[in-house]
Amino acid sequence: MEEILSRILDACKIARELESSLLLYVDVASDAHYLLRSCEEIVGAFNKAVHGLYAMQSSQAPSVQMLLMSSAGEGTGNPFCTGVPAPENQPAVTESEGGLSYVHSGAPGQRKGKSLVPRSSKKRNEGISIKLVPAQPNMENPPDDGYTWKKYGQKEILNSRFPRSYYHCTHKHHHGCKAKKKVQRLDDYPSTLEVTYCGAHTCRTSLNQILIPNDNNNNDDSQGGHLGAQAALQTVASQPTLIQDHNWFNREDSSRYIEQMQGGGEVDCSVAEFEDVMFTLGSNSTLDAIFSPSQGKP
DNA sequence: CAGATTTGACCTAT
DNA sequence: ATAGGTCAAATCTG
Repeated sequence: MEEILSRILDACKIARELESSLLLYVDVASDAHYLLRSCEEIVGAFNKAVHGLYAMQSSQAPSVQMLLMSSAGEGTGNPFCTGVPAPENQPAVTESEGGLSYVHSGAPGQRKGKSLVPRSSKKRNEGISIKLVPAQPNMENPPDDGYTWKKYGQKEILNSRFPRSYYHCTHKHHHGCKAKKKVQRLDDYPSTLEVTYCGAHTCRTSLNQILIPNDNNNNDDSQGGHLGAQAALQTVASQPTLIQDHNWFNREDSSRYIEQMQGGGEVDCSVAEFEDVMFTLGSNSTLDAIFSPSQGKP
């Protein structure tokens, strides 16, 4: 137990040091590499402690279990629980389609004074996908992703220098397409946009959508049958699928991207180069399957 | 003039 | 109570 407490105290210490650095030195806030390492150290230390506590809970007093049940990521999920087997009724943190998402599998009824059945929440991270994309010079919009979007709002966000823009698919009204995206410029890297996609396209009207065999069945937005001309498009666009990755960084690649920025000072935001990076990452077996070496880029 | 964008007001979840 | 998300009227643009 002492060792576990030591781990927790270590993590707290690192977190305090990071906090102090952020408050004292302006440069630190823009040093992504340092921030990343610090966060990883903190998360690592907490993870070790959590592992130890999980190991204990099966053999230890109920008090330890109660502690875990009440503290391990109540409600919104505990970011420190990544990779740690969560006990039953606890939310598990998973990686989802390039972005972090929190799978809420816990017991309903956490909301005070309300029905025990949780209402469907617009703010739950269902099917979200977060991408980091280079901002094109002199343009507020992210690079074309093959879909047409209509901007329906812009809002100043707390603690963000730049406003967030809201878009939905232009076919929202005609085809009931539920795809939406939020676009926000990063505070630390104004040349980078964070694009958050919510919901899959069901309109299938993209002209250059990549053919992605749909092997994931997590698509809630599928609208049953598809009619008339859409049936023909279906053979081209396959099933309702997630956003194509053309030109875009997944969150996992963001640290690589940030390292590039750190190393080179200024990152060349040429879309072609980012595209090149995307197609040479080699981590996307789907893309590999689609674009054999002899075919090259579309 | 139609469609896109802006922006203040309103709604909803926390 | 507050912040984030959405609506819709006003405005802009081709």
